[in-house]
Amino acid sequence: MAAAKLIKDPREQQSVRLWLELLRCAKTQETRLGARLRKNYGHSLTRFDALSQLYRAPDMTLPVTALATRLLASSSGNITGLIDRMEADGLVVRSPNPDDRRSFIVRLSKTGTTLFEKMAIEHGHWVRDGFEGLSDSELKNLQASLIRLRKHLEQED
Amino acid sequence: MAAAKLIKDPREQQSVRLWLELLRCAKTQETRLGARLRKNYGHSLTRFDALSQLYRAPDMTLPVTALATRLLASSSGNITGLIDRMEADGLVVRSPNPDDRRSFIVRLSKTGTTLFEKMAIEHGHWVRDGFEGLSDSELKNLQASLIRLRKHLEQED
DNA sequence: CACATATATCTTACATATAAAGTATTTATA
DNA sequence: TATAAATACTTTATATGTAAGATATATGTG
Repeated sequence: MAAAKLIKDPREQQSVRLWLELLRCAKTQETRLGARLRKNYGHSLTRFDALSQLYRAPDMTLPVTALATRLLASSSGNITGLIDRMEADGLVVRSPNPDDRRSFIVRLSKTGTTLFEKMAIEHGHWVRDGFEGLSDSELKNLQASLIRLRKHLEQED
Repeated sequence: MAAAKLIKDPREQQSVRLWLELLRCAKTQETRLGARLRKNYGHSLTRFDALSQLYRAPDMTLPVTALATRLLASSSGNITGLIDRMEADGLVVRSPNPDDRRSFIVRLSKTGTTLFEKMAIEHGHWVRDGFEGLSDSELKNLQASLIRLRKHLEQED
């Protein structure tokens, strides 16, 4: 037998249902985009996100910690390996920070830049297609709610 | 120098911004919930999701493949190890399926059930608190949009 | 300057995700 | 029935995520 409902408060039930829906949307979209990036370019969504953060940074460079923060990585442990592998593939270059000998600066290489520009255009189409079912105004409302949600979540900790 | 914008179409720009916002909300919430579950119970969000799927299933059992599908795992490869570790911790039991000798059935143990019931109540509070900034009607609108989005994403493949 | 503390990164260990291939069994079809 | 195809699960290899601890350097305070 399936068990009885554990949560009684309606607001809480509604919140959990909403969170599961949000998570499912995000996971489905991540899987979809990740599979296409991998198939068409041989790189993961994580790498695409890293390239994207570097591409929009001043001089296309970021210190390792800044990159980790922007990728929402809760520890920098995984970033080391990610940069290692991307560097081995020629996408980024790591160089010592002249202002702080503890620190390294990651820079997008020419190869990485060219690759990202190609990937980003196709990625944009895929994302747009994913939202096809929603009207312009619905997109705007959805985004406004999500911005408020994110701000609340970020200030919570 | 940071580079120029790669995407020209306004609808596409809006879609990408929305997707990044959605992803950031989901990741922030996942990190937050995962850290609390780990700290308070020593188990991952993935395990909690697995317990949750089993808890609501008939007889608290699911074939391995059904569990994988419900966890949105695109391959069943990771599920094998997940079940192995959960079984080693006494949370679930794996038994052969009498109707199909290829198949195994995963059942929530008594220990797993008791643990899940405790975790789920606290998890519910955490989720509710995360949405505190939004009104009841905003929750409903948000959920309605996400349901439509998910259905479109799921039929896309 | 001496010292405690904070910061940036790396290392290690382990859990989880994805893809691809392998094995056993079942189902469909000639 | 014989055989091909599909299915359920596992195995392997690799990438990524998280936590904890190690190392080197920087910063603040006396």
